Amino acid sequence: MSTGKRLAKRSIIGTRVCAPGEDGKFYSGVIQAVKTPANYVENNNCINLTPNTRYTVRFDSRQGSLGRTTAEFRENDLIGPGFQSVLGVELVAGQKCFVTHNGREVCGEVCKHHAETDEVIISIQPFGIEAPFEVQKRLEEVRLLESRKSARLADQDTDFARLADMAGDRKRTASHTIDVPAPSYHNGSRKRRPSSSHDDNSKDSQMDECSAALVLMSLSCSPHSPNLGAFSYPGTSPDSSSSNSSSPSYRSTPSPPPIAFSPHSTPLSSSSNSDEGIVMDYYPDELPRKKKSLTRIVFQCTWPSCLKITNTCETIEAHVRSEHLKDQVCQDAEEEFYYTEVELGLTSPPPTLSHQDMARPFHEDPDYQRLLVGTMRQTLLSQQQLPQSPHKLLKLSPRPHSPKVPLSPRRVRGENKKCRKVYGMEHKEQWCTQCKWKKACTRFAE
DNA sequence: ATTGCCGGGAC
DNA sequence: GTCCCGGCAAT
Repeated sequence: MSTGKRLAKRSIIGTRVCAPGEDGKFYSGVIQAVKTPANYVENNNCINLTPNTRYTVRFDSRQGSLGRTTAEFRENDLIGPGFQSVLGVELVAGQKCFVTHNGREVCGEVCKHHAETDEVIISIQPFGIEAPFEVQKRLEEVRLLESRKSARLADQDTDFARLADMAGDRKRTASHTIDVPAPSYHNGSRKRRPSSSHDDNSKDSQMDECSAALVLMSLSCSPHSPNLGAFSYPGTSPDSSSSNSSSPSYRSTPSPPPIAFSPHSTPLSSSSNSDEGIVMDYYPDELPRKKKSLTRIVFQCTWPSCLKITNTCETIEAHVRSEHLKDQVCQDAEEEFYYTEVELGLTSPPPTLSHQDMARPFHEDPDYQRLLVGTMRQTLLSQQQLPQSPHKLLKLSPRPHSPKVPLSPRRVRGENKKCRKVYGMEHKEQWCTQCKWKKACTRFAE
């Protein structure tokens, strides 16, 4: 035990993992203690990852763990960030798991895992609907840990409370997932000498339990992060400007259905088969530039193949609720996840595909998205002072002909998952080539 | 301080 | 073309 000893800076206590139960299924829990063999006690490097390290896992009681509430495991037994990935295991029938289905995370049970192909048949029991259905997913799409919930639900989640509480006086926790490069990479180095600034000590990182948990949550699944649905601005609705916004400016949502962000009935052949949403990067300095444009915000339903547009968010919420969510048990105002704000001023044709990223649909063009967000935001910011005049709607065109606008300045730091985060340094071999080369990640690319 | 990744060099 | 990495920008 680590009694009295200073905990390694990158202690993993508090990390959520899955550990095998006696029935072969994995159950989720939290690392409660780490026991390091004597000769590793003076472990001042970052992690206690030795083959002999034992991890005490406290199972989430609710998920049942065959009577045990805690048990000890070796590193190799555990699945989770910093430990094994699902890729190495064979899931047994009945294994509880999480997958992204229709853009949102759902909980299911493994029916069959075809080890040869690593395809997994998962039975999903939709909440409030009787018949479970089965989906086939690839093993790497299957998660044993729940990734995240709507912010609203997350608030009620006791896991965090537990994390924090268990950490007690320990201030550091960790997340393996964010491990910083181990200084092992110059073994077969091709060229350049390692810079002297490459100091091992620079590896220390600290996180408190909450951030660690947040990171964990956002890492494992997050469909591509802040999608349009996740953007919500205070007082967005013209007629609710006085209601002083209870909505946070950023909300991590369960992924909404593939966003059909088509300001115009654009062909949106569902951007991809993955759970990737639209990335909203933008340039803050575009705000002043476009400050004067007059546009108007409407609210568009993002339910697949529904293009309903309304003027107020109340209306669109009502629409979503009554039209799309009526069959579902949705106590938590999920309709918010199914609409997005659209700036009518953008209804002119999308930017041309004449350059850059020819491969991707225009609506995934980061530049275009930047514009969307930039203009959405600035509009919202200025909405109070500006009259809404439909006559000027077309003033703003996505690609002003001014050649001054840098079309592709340095790529905005992506908010997506990154191989480094997802696989960690331990599994660098699983990184996409680009990540290995310190290039822009392509696996979780926008 | 850390991370993402561009730009450019070495092969 | 692949691979690597210094160094900058964003966080």
